[in-house]
Amino acid sequence: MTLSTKPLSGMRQRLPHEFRVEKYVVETLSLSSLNAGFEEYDCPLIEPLSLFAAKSGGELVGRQSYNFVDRGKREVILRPEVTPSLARMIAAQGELQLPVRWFSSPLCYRYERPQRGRVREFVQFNLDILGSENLAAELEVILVLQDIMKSFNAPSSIYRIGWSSRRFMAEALSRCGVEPESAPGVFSAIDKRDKMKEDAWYTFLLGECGGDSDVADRVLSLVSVKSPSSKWLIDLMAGSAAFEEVERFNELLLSSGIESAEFSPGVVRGLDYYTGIVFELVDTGGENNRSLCGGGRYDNLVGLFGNKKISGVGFGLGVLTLTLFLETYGLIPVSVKEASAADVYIAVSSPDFVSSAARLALSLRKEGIRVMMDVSGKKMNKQFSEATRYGITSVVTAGADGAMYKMKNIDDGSVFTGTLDELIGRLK
RNA sequence: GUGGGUGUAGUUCAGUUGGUAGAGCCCCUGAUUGUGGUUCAGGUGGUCGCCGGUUCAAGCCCGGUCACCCACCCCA
Repeated sequence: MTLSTKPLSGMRQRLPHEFRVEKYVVETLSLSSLNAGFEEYDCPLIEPLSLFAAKSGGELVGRQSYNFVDRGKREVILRPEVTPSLARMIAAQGELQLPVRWFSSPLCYRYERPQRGRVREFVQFNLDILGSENLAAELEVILVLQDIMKSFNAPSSIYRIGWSSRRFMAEALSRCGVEPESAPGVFSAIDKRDKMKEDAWYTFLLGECGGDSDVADRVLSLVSVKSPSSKWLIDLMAGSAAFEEVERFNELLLSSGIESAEFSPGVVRGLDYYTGIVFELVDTGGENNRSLCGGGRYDNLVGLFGNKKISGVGFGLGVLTLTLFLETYGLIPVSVKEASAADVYIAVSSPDFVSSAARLALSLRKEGIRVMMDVSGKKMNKQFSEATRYGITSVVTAGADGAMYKMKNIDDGSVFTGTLDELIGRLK
């Protein structure tokens, strides 16, 4: 029987030219994080199933997880996300100077049917601040998010950071007349709004509101609100602490010059553990359907591991969805896509010269010059083709020791002849 | 889990109302050339996803199956 040449469905496999792009994306994310004083951490790939059962959401654990029973009869799971592990790490520290600002780029797993932007094994960049209940923490993570987009040269016209608040929405729906038992249904209806035609959506919403059109109309008004300074909204939310928080956060964003953030009551976010401000980053063009990034405030996650009450705020960002987004808008630099594998290629004209080519390669590499030595043993014209294929523009032909070196520039055809030192000077 | 689409050369794809398989790119060889690229000539390469059915005859029609893609669900 012959083995399949394909990896398991949805599993990650990257050829060098693909991996180069992914690596560029992850490294750019890390740079922005380090720039803002965040530190990198790591945590287990395999976790007890119970870690996610409590707060991540039934769908994620029940139907979309890679879980199994290990040899010790433990129910375990390949992590679908990393925030609960982070919360545990924080809870386990006896003395930790708070707040902490941490980031990570873990591989995560979800048993879903693969499609554009969705695979089963993916890198999800995470950035969190734990131990600060101050709204400045929300502001800070959104600042970093915007800085990330800027570092990829994404103009603010092609993406939008929509934000809202779970606490505020729960209260607002109640004030709109939504019965507590209808609230989850109304929430999910709100979440679907962008995907349905306006009138079909209204009919759907009306159903979730128990057929009460007054209630449905108010919910429609609520999700149509574009700013917390809306007169209608202020009247509705008079005396609400959650709404005051929304107003304050709006002020903070405006006065900090975050032009891409937009108050959007329709933003809900799927994970169950979010409690306060939530936000997501989407492509305004529609080429990339899904949110690139989602995050928010979670008050009760660290508390699961004992009596410490530590609040956190952060976001997860899909490296694959982000990469698709960058490719859609031509934002992957050519230098990344077509990087040369070396600075110079050493062509070997005869087997007699392999050892002198090797000595030359070592001398150049010692100087920090990237050198690719021919190992094909093919004819000289093929060796030049090889160099071209790797994007290398300089080719040195190895000859007898003691002779002068001849180096040809493939771009302009010029030939340079000189001693080893002169060659090094030329290449550095 | 639900719905739609596609499976033909290494790759991207064409293939007419059923009549024994084609192109570009890649690759290989030779020529040309400033040892590369450029240009020219030639060449390798396919159980048409798999199994069955209809037919004198199936890449094409029918049934099944598998794989992949896209959308929904959910989410990064």
